[in-house]
Amino acid sequence: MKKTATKSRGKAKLQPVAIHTPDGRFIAWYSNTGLTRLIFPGQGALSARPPKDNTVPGEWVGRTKEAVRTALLGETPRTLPPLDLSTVGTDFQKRVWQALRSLRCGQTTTYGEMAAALGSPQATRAVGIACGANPIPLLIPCHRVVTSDTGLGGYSMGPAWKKKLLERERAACKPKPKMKPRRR
DNA sequence: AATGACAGTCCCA
DNA sequence: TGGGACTGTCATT
Repeated sequence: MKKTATKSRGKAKLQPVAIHTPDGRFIAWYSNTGLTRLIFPGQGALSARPPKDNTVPGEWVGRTKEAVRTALLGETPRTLPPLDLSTVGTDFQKRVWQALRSLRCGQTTTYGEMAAALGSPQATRAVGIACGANPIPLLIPCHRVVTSDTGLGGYSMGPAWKKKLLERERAACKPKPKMKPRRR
């Protein structure tokens, strides 16, 4: 298979649910198999106020709320809702997203390292594009991938968000219980 | 079918 | 410091 595993015009109708946080109202979109997309506060039409009635399993919503709120504190969510990445993304992009999920709180990597880890050391740019195509930022932690020079890089929700999330994780998580801190 | 643009990075002058 | 090649993907031409 090549790309978007078919649009399967079988209108897999997605349902929006509001996730209220101290940072604003996020919108979680669900298919019948899981969370497909997470919209940040104020991100256009998709962030319109969702209806109160929906058929999304309460456990999914509960887990999503817990995960989003925890991640916004810079901490690690205990559990995630089921994720449905079947309707978007190429094979390469899915591999990138899967690799992202192994990054732990407070841990960063670079686009180049990601590319190398996926066996295409030259495809650093493509990794950046794949990160930008991540439909579930925050929970799939694309903000932990930074550039090799400035240490930040772009972010689909704006670099300010990326910076904020990294700072919170730096404060809330111990990045390296490795050795005693060296001079700096 | 070719081109341009995109959340990068390395190399060479 | 600056330009080019490289990679994956997609909208446009």
